[in-house]
Amino acid sequence: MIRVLIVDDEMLVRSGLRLILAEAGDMVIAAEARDGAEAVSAARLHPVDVVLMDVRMPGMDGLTAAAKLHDLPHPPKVIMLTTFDEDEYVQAALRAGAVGFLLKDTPPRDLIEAVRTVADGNAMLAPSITRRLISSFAEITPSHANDARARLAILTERERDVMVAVANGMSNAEIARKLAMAESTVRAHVSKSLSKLGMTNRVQAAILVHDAHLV
Amino acid sequence: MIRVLIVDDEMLVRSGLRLILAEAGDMVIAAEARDGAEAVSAARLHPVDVVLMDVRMPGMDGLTAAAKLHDLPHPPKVIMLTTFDEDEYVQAALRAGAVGFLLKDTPPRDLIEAVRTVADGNAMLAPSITRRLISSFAEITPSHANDARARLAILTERERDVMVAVANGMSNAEIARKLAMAESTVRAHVSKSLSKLGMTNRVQAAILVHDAHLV
DNA sequence: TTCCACCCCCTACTTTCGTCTTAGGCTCAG
DNA sequence: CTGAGCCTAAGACGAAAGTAGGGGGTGGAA
Repeated sequence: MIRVLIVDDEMLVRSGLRLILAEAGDMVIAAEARDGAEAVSAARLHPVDVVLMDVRMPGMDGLTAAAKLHDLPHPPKVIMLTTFDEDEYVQAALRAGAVGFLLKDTPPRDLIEAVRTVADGNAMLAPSITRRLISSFAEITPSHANDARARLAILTERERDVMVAVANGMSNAEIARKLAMAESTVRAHVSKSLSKLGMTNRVQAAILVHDAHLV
Repeated sequence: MIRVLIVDDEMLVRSGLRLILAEAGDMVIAAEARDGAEAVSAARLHPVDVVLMDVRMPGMDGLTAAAKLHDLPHPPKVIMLTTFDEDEYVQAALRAGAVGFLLKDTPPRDLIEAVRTVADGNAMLAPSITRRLISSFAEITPSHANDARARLAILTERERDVMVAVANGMSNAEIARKLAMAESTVRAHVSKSLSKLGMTNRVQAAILVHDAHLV
């Protein structure tokens, strides 16, 4: 049985959710709460698997509540509910540890499926929100990571090993110890790498390695 | 009617998809292709709304094909299919313009729904992939930037100027020229900064500055 | 086999870094 | 006024970093 905590300030929404979940058969309402503070204390009292929570509520809002729930010993999976697909809240909610984000007009069947999905350890977002997430993701993860990787590709494997160590802020002596080679060899690799990359010092190379995300 | 293009090198997969989509009623198979190159030329010939495409294929793979499809005059919505949920491909596919990413064991009903969803301009990811995307999103949109900033906050303004220059890969002499101060002063700032930050060399500081977004 | 690229290591040398010490001028709070 | 902190700077010095050139060994390609 999946133990669900319902959190919403409107009684009608709560009873609606209660009805929907009752039809699932494999779920039980562990508790209900009217705002974030109540939700946190309810989750502390009753073991809960999944939390269905409104974003906006009087008192403690859903975002801060999600963050607090995430810090509990056995954090429940949090699905945020919202009326409109408000961009900013999505990102904040995901950072707060939410694993689901649905619109309130989601069909009952999908809602039930979402609860099961997150209970399984996966994530479920409304399609329109997924689209937003993907586009902002594409902006944030630009392909210059690939540029950087392409530039590093001209190095040999050992040279890359050394440069990654350099990018971790290690001295030549430390790198020598870590990679089991003489410091003179490290210097040789660094020097060769720098000239291959057209750089003059190790800081520039370190930055490149970081841009390639090979931290 | 949603016009669908099926792309997979295995005949069995293609016919399976064909059967599933036929049941939907509101879809028509515009064409089929065995690899990325065929897919692109097929999409050029027949107007297509949605492309269902395998990630791995002999010849041109799904990723590069997705990128090419994305550059067409009327780019179709691309849903990538895969057997395993391979992390790297997801990110690459999304950057290539894909708006869907499903596992091949997705139930027929969900597959049909996914096609409708992307045809509507939204995105659809498999729950396990959504989870991955969210966690990497949370990493990429970090509050670590704030950590790094907090650490850099203990530096004075001038010291920060110098460290930002360091993080750009400049030598002390170059920094001196750029900031109009003696090289000995640059060294003084660098040394003071490093000791304040508890670091031993400029590479580590450069990384911190980068983590703080400042360049 | 020969050639070539990579890997490892060395010496020797130059340049750059980083630390330390000292110190003048500045501003601001007490 | 005085001390504290910042910015500036110099000189000196050891420790790294980076360059140049050489010498081996391996293994794959020609």
